[in-house]
Amino acid sequence: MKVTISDVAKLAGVSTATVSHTINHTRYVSEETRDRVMHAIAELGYTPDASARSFRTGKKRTIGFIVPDISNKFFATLVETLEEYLAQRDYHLVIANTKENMDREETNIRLLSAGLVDGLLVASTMEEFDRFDQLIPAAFPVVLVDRVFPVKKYGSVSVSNFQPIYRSVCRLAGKGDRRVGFIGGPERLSTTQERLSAYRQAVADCGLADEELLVQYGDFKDNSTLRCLDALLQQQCDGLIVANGLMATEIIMYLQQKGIQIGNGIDLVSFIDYNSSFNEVYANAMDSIVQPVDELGRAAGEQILRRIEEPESPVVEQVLSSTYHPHTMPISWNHSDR
Amino acid sequence: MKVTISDVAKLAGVSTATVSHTINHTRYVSEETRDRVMHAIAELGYTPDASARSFRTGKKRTIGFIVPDISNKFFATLVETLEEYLAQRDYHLVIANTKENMDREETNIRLLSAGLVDGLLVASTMEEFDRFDQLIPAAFPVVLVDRVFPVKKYGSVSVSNFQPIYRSVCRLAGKGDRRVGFIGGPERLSTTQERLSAYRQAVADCGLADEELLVQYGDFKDNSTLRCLDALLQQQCDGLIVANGLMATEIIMYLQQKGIQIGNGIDLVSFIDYNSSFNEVYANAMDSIVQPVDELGRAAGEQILRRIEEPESPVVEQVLSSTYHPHTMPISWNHSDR
DNA sequence: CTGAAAGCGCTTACAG
DNA sequence: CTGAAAGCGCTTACAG
Repeated sequence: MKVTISDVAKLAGVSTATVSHTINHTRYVSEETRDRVMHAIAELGYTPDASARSFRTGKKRTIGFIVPDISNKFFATLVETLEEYLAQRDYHLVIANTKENMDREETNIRLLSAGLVDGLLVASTMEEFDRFDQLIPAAFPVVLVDRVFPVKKYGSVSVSNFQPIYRSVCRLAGKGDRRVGFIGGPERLSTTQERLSAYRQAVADCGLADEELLVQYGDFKDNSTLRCLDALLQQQCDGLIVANGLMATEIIMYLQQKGIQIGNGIDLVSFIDYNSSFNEVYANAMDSIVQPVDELGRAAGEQILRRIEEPESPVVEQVLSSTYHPHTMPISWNHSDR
Repeated sequence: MKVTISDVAKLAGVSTATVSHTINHTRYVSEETRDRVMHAIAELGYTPDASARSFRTGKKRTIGFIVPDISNKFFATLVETLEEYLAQRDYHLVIANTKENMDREETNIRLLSAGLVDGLLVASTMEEFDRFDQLIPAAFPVVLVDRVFPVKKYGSVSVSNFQPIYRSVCRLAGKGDRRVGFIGGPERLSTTQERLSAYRQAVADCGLADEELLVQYGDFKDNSTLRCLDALLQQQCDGLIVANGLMATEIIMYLQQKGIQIGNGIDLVSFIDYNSSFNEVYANAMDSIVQPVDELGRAAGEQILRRIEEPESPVVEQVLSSTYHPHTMPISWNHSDR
């Protein structure tokens, strides 16, 4: 049957304490004893039981990540960098997909925080802080990722897109556009809110058309992206801010399909998911905003491990910045920039 | 401190056995006793410790998934459907990303099978079966996903693309193409092999140009996709089979960039990732092959749970089929199909 | 330099 | 209808 530490101890003629210590290098063991133990381990093909170990120590070396949509490239990449960061430090990653559904988020937070993971990373789809807050057991390590709450109780790592969006709108204005439309994700998300407020401020500052119908929210479902686009085209937009990487691909395809030329028929500023081939191909036709997903993943990993290993360390609210890539400009207005 | 089952038992004035049984509905408990227990639980805010429970029962209710590349839409979607299937059955999903690296796969299989999960789903990047086989502890539940080995020791769920590819090549031939190029993923993968053999067989049967240079392998790194495409364009291909969803987007973008029109300058047959907007937009210009990712995820979940819950059940090798979507044809050759 | 033994928080025969 | 108690496989003070 299963080989346990006692079997090893017996075969090596030592105590289980000694076996444990030689495996974990946790106290001095004479060379001779160590050899005997190692041989016994090899002979029996012993592997310490991770389950027993984590039960005993209370440490699972596992982090949970509550994601709104794994198949969204942004989150998929986040999962990837996070997994890499954690694996290097001998931590595992459990993921739970909420599909932007609050009830699923609730269930998952409950399940994972009940002794399954040492800490939780959450990109919450919740609207009210209180509902979220109630789910978290006292002193349980939690770090918010990408999406934050107004109340700053938990540590967080997020991305600010204010400056890039503000600037991109100004540039469209400088180029002569008067009606700039905005397409964002679900209105309730902090990310959407911040992006929208940057847009609004720039629109006001630059004296652009400021109409309710120039702002459209997608919900990632059905063909909401196409609906948003059509609504804005009907508004005779000459510029478009696509404030969401998931929708970017679709918008570009639809524009193409409709025979509207990017950078000519309409000016486009769009979030672009890291590593996307769009990046290179459309670099000359549109402005892009790229979020630092890799840094986001690393920072999130770093913060959650710190909360776990040093519970008393201060709660930090970390904000990274996206980078703005104006497209390669025609010589004629090369000067207007910077 | 932590509230345990004993605290609840004490407060309710019953034994821990009774508390355990009322929680798990595992033997009859009188209504009165049950009430007392439930109240005690509520009063103390007790949550059973998942770690202790799984240690005791030996069941973790967790499945591990070894993925070659999470940020690849195909696998991301697979993870998504899998997570959903498992969550419905109260199982969790741990993922490990190997980045197509055999050493990372080895490490991850070792770690996860050492008591962290009840079973393992693997989309292996390994070439030799033996190396893989050695890593799996005796009788440990394993199901291969998407990629299989010639030796049929483990259960598997994979997708056959033979028929769709064969047929698509024939249709290109029927349309008059003579030089059809093939772009696939890494040569060592079983999926690439199968796709290639369908291509080769069709090329031979239809009497198309059969040249080594018409077959190109990408490795998902650097700009290998562009290199493949350029190599094939240099071969004067009039048709192109892109046998990998990841490369499809790039190929389309590059062709567009080069000003080569799909369906006119070159005929394209391409794998398309499920849910991609390409699907709709290019439906009229190219043939597409869509893999049943959702079914794949469900079938994988089903099989691994069966292996865990009924270890003696027969090892099955499940093969799903992709669907072939010929593009909407010009009337002129509406007859040649079927 | 090493061992005997308690104990982490549950579940589950066994007994009544 | 319920309880007393063993035990899952480790780690870790405590003791020598």
